[in-house]
Amino acid sequence: MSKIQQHVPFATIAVDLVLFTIKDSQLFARVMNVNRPPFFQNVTGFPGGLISPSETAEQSVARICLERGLVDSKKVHIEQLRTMSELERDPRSRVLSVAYLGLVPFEELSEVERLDTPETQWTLTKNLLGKKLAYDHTLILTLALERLASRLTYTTLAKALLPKLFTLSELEVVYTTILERNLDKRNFRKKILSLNILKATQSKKQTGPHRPAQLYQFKHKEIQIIETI
Amino acid sequence: MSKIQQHVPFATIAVDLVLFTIKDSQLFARVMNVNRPPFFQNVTGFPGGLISPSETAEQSVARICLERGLVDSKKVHIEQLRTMSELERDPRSRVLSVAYLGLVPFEELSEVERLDTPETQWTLTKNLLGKKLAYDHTLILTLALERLASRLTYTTLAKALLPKLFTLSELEVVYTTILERNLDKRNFRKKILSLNILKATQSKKQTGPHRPAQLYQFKHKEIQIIETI
DNA sequence: CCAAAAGTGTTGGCTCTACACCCATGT
DNA sequence: ACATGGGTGTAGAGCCAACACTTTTGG
Repeated sequence: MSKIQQHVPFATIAVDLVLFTIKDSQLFARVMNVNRPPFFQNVTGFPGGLISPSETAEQSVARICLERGLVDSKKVHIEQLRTMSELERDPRSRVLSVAYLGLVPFEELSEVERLDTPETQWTLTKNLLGKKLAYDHTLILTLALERLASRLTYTTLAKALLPKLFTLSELEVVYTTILERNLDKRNFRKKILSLNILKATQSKKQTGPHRPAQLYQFKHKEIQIIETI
Repeated sequence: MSKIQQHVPFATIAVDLVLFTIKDSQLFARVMNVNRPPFFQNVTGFPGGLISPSETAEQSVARICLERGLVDSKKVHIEQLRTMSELERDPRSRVLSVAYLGLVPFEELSEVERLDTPETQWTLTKNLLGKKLAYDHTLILTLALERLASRLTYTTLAKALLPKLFTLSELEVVYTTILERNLDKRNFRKKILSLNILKATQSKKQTGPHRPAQLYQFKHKEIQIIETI
């Protein structure tokens, strides 16, 4: 309770996090149950919370990832989306929220982090779009999806959704899943390799009754601007 | 003084505005003198202020434009840049700031709005880059310039820096000024016209001892996504 | 030997770039 | 008549999209 008290002076600023991952060629987001009667009763929403006076907005997102048991924040790539400041976005009181886009490779999640619990679940993004969400979270989701698709085409953002080593087919799945269109396999490989952002490794990945795939990694640790998919 | 009191409950959230215009093929920003001893004594910074509890961040920017006598906010195109939340960005107390990018056509400014006063001036952007600015305004300026150049290449953002009717040469100046490189006149015209976003008007513009130029306007009122300059 | 995904080249069309001169006007 | 910016076309290079078969492996 003393922790909550500590937050009160800053009660007007929150963060919200749209955390995406890709599993089985489908885009999932981590959602929570929001229970704030009388306005929101068991409604779906994104994880979030108040910024404390002693942390930046980015640190606040990291803390919330930890406190809610969502995911170890070191695994997550986070970027700011937009600050939402509509007067009535929270019907109880005036709350501004800095919305964040988060990406995590499903392969790097621990057993626990992959699990759905009564409080929080991995949900198919397309199922969220048809649903009423808490606060202005439908708008935030739309912004997140637009930003994700857009940044994917001119940065190496795909890195944040893949394990350290990955095959070109896995990389292609990231693109086809998010851009929602099929890409020509040969053209995709030529294009990606010509960008000179990947390094072939010694290892191969054997996943079924077929030829094993070459494993690659990104040359640079940071996400870079490229031209262009 | 009662107005300031009214702001206190929201003292932790401010807005800052980087307002650009183009004049004589050069990019200018509207700056103010910041006087907050002991930390900032007569330092240059961007206009800003606290968000009031009864307004959105966007409305706050519009109000500040008005109150500071910067510009009639109806003429300005405004987009959110990023929310700055570093703990020490304001050395006096914890202040988060939602930074905005604003664009206004110099031609549409009134006489008064064009004027420099002791409080506020139009300053060449390149002169600001070498200078120490208040708060984290150097970072905000860098973000604003990056965003401006980037959005110029895939949207019709140039519209926000031009009068309703303009010549293709004037449009080209917007691009060359912001992108800081020369464009081939013939290729530029072919490209722009092929995008089918402009409408030739009946009017011409006569500006000197040479052939008058055709005046164009944008077909759509809103700024759109295009592919690509 | 069958099923399944990995891996690989070529061609035609389109787009982009580079480049130089005539036009309409005011002085 | 001259100085000034407005306005226009073409050719070569490079890039992109469309397309199908062989390879390697496990079962």
